[in-house]
Amino acid sequence: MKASQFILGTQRENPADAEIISHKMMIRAGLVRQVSSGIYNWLPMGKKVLQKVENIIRTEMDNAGAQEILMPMVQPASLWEDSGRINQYGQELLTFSDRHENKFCLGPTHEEIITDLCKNLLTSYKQLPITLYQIQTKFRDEIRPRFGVMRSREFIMKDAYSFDLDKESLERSYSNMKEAYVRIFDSLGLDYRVVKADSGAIGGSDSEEFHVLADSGEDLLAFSDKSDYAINAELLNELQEGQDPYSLDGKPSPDGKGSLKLKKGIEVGHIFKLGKKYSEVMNLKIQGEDQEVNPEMGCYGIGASRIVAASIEQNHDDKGIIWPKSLAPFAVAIVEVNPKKKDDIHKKCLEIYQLFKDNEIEVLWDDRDKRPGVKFTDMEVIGMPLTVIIGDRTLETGEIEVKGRQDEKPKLVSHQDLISIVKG
RNA sequence: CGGGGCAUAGCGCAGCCUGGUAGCGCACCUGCUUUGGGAGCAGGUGGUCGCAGGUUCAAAUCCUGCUGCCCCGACCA
Repeated sequence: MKASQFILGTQRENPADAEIISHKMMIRAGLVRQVSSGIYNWLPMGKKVLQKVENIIRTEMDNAGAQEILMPMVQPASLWEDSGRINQYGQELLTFSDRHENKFCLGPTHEEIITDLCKNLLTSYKQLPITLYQIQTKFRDEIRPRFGVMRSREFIMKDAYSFDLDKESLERSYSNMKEAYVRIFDSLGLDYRVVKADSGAIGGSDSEEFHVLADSGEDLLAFSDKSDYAINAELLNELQEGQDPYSLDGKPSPDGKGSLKLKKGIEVGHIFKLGKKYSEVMNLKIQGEDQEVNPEMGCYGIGASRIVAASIEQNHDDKGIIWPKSLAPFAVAIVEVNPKKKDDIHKKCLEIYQLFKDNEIEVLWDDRDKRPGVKFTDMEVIGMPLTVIIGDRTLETGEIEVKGRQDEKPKLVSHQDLISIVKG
């Protein structure tokens, strides 16, 4: 892709209404633009990153044997009456009527729809265990949206739902998903933790959250320094009646091993053992060997759009975003420096650009008629992992300047090593 | 929903107190000179001053109402 034809949308100044780093960076790097409170446009650069996140999730879901589907964003309110959640969910559920005065809502989650779907999709225990998932837009009418796409009203989520004949099988499906989650967050290159959590409005017996560690996180997590005990401090607080959660720092761990350490986290994933909560109330029955049973369900969410912001919270400097390799919108940039000095500069760029494309490397060639400094700063705020610099200085030497996002100065590499360096 | 703040060009802001019909920087367009870290000069495009009503000869400016956005709190995958 040539930068002259790409809608970069970078901005020099921080937006006045952004508070946290990731929000500022996402605006300045041209990833998103706000439409309304908690509602965003994703620009080409942001969409590329979002797609990377989605594809990592998709790959691991498929590897784990889950099957991708797509459910509607608009859901009949009657299903929410069936599950009894229409009142429990409250005003966060955005409802409206169609021209026939039928009530609908914008889906904040899909337990009702999937359970309803499975009532006629699943007919025999021989189809179990099964896990279905989707990557889709959710809408939750947050009381106070904030921090850019971090707490938005409309967001992209992967949600998966498992169906099992009995509790033992649910345990296997659940840990299968948990392992997939570990692979996903490893691939995303994030520093994260898994903690025990409150199952909240989704319900069920047991749940665990995946948190990206960051000081700007809205959740407080408690860890034992001697064991792998880890819990959302909210939950701990309930156990130990109304005390300031920060006062727990250094207290003995509830599991009796070591003492508690506190860290802030951004919740990016949440997995639940739902049990029969929805299958019973919505009367989902599957023919078993001898009798009909309500299947044991699990559900598994990952906030795809939130991960983009969380990654930036964790990986940035004062110049801009620092993408892990797996999320970078492009693998490498070519900065063309003062091509008017010599015709060969542009020719060299074209040659290297073609070389990258032939090797299926995602490349952004900054061929804009701009001064070098503008191009360098833009590539930095965008978080380009590598930048190849082509100018008259090194044109004759046969060597090529390559600068890593966090390097002070470019390194000289030989032409034939270029591909392996970018791929490595 | 309670408390606080803001709303003027794509972005960041001044002007408002003390009414006279809108300005600065960046961005954008044209030309020339420049060019290895956000260039200079010259010219130019772009604004229902959030909306509605009121006061006034005259409102971005004063008054009233409304809306939107941001922050703190309660809430939340």
